[in-house]
Amino acid sequence: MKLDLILQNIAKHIQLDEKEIDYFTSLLTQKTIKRKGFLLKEGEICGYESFINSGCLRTYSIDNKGVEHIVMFAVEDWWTGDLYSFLTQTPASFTIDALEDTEVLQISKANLEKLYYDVPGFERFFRIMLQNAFIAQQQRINQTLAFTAEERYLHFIHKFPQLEQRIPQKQVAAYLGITPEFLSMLRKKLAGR
Amino acid sequence: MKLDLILQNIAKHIQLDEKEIDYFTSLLTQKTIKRKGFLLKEGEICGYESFINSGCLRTYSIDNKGVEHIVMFAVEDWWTGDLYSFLTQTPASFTIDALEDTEVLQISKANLEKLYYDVPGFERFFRIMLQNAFIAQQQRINQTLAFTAEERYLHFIHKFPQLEQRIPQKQVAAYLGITPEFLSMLRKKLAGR
DNA sequence: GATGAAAAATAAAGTAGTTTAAGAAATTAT
DNA sequence: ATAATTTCTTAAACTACTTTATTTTTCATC
Repeated sequence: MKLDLILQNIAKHIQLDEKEIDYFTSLLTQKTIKRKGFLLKEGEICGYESFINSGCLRTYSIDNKGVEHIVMFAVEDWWTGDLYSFLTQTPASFTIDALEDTEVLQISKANLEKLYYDVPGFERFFRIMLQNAFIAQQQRINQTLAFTAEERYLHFIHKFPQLEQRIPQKQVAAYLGITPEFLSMLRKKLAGR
Repeated sequence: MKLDLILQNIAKHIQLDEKEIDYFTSLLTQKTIKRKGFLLKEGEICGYESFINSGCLRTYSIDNKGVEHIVMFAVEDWWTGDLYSFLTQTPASFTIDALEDTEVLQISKANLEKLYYDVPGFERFFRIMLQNAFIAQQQRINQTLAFTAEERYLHFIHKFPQLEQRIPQKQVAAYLGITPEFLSMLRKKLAGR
């Protein structure tokens, strides 16, 4: 099991002794998702929060016209899952699938609750993870309200320079909230400068 | 100091003894903001997270044309603040002001850190608060991506039925990401049904 | 209760982004 | 390598929403 990334990330925020690390590790299960494979489908109950070792996942909804809308990307060193479905054990409203072959470490709800109880430091760790996620989302909401599609695209490639090379452009469009056709047009316009 | 609301909210998630409640209380300061008064201005450093006892605050940005974009409303029983500015002690990118006379209880960064240290149960409380906030924001992001302005407006009045009566329509428009003129048009269209 | 200021309504003209459709390019599978 | 599928590009017609300007209504304050 490849634990380096997640343990490094944890070590940035809380201090654990070897026993606690081993205990945490014992609560995780590993999963591999092939490209285009699913981590979670809308309507299913989200059994796990997943930490990403490698690859790229996207969380999205599908509207009544069949169009996909990407709420978030998750890449190495980050976590994902339908948190509402996970916490309430109700059907998920988002689907999560893989844009690349992806390897995750998962923790179930029961095990996460045990972990909070047995190693309270993890309350702190997840509190900090959630703070970061909250801030990132708040900035994203502001982006969608205050900026044009062109500005949002420029901000995207600036903020996630590596990601644009790794995923199809239509996924970037689905994240920006525009059509692939319009993104193509924007790129053409921006290239001629 | 009116503590009912916040203490009730805390009691839903963690158990505190009287001593801990008193200690928590001792770390809070009360503040009253008149309607149109400011809790925080863009560029200032956010010194406090605020729990709302009564009233209504809005967190917004102002674009280069002077247009306001509302990232969130905060009403009774909720909290607000520019979390990024608060955590990093760097200039805020959002402004927070009052749409009604508002009463808040505030905690400073130093006191919150003390609180986490002295009463670890608060790690859990804030973790849960952040989970709820994260979920609400994720749903909001999905709304703005997947729905038209009309659908978003209908969802808004359904989800916050009381709020529409309390605040000017132009603030609802700034939250939905449309102009007040277009919201007015939508309302006229919807009324004639 | 009058007065001034802010908010809401209306309408016409304009634009950012969508839709549709068809072909070219790139990627994946055989 | 070739075929099949998916992705990207281009362009014209279209629409959801904006902009600008004017009028009416509501609200706060003296």
